[in-house]
Amino acid sequence: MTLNIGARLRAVRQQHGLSQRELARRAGVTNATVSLIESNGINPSVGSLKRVLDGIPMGLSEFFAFELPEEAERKVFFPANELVEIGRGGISYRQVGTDLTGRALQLIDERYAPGADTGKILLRHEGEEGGVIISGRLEVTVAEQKRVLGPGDAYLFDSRLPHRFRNIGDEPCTVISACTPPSF
Amino acid sequence: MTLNIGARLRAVRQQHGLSQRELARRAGVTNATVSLIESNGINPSVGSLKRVLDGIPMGLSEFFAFELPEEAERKVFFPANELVEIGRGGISYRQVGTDLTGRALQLIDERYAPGADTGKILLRHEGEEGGVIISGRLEVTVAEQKRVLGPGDAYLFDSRLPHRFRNIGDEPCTVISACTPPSF
DNA sequence: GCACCGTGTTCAGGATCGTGAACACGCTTA
DNA sequence: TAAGCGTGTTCACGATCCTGAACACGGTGC
Repeated sequence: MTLNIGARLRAVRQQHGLSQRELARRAGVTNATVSLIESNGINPSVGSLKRVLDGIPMGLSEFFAFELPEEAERKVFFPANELVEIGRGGISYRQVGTDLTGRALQLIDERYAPGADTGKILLRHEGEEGGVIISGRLEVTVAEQKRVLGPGDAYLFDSRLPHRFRNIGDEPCTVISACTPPSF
Repeated sequence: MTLNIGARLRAVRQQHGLSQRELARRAGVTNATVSLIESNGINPSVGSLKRVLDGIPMGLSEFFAFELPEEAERKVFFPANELVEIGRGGISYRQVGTDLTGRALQLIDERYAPGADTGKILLRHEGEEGGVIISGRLEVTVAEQKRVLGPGDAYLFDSRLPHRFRNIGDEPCTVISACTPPSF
C-alpha cells in the first residue's frame, strides 16, 4: 500500500480534535465509514472522502499533500555557471538546481534574444508565476491583458491563465522569474 | 456536484496527449473506467483514481489543485515604481503586489546597503525561498553552510532552515528573491 | 465499396463500498 | 455495582463501482 489514506485521515482528524463520530456527524456519513477508512478496510470513493474532509474542513489537494516526498538535505548554493540550461532557440532558461522533485519553488534566470517568443499558442499550467525584468524590454501577455515591461517592472499571475512572453526590442532581455510549483 | 472530477480528468488527459485507451493501458484499468469517470458516470474510488493518475503521471494533490478557489481577475503587471517597500534600515525589500492573501508566490526586489545584515538571530519560517544575485556581493548563511555569492549566483533552500543575509562588500547588493508561500 | 484501424460510449454482472445496527471497551457518576 | 455516555470496531445487506465485451462512429488504405 503506497497510499495510506487511513493513517492520513486519522492524523488529520486527531489534529483537529475530533472523534470519529463527531467527524461523521459533521460530514453527514456514518461513523462506520470513518472507522473503515481509517483502518484501510475500504478504499473510499473520492466523493465520500470529500464529504468526510468537508467535515473537518480540508480540501482534497491539501489532504493528499502528504503524498509529496520528504525533502532530504539538499544543495543550497548554485554558482552562476552551474545553473541548468533548460531553454532553447532564442530563449535561454537557466534554472537554479537540477532536480526539483519535492521542491515548491522553481527559480529561473531567463534571457530572451531580440525577437524571441514563447509562441502564439499561449502557455498554461498549474501554479503561479512571477518575474522581475532586469534589463531590456519584454512584452507580456496574460489572458486578455498585454503590456511591455522594462527594467525594474514585474509581473505576477496565476499560471492557469494563458500567457506569452516576447522580446519586442532590439536588445536582449533578462528576467529573473519564479514559479510555484515547478512545472517545466 | 461541486466536484467535477470528470472534466478535470479529461482536461488533464488531453493536455498530456493521451487517448482514453492509452491512458487506461498505462494505468492498468479498462478504458470503460476512464470513460465513465470522465462522463461523471461514476464516483471513482480514491484508489482507482490514483491508478489512473499514475498513468499520466500526476499526484492526487496536484490533480485536486483545481479545487482551489478560482481567483478573481487580479493585477498582473507591476511597474517598478509601484513595488511595495516592506524593508527598512539598510535593507530595502520591494515586493511585487500589495495584498498576497491567496497568492502562492512572493516576489521581492531586494537591495542591501553595504554592511546591511538581516541579523545575528537567524530567520526561519515555513516554505521555501530562493534568489538570484543581480549585482554586488552577498554573504548567505543557511544552517551550517555559509557562502559569498556574486552576480549570477543563486540560492534555493527550505525556509525552515535558519538563515541570514549580509552584504559584506562595499557596494550595494541587488537580489531578486522568491518565497513560497508568502511569509512576511 | 469494405476492411481495418482508431476514437469514445454503453451494458450485464461480479466485486467493492457505505450504511445502520449491533458490539466491546473505558471512563465518570451515583 | 450498574447505569450512562463516550470511544472505536464489526457485520449483513443494499447501493455503487469496475470490468470485459459489445457497440457506434470517423478516418485511412486498398
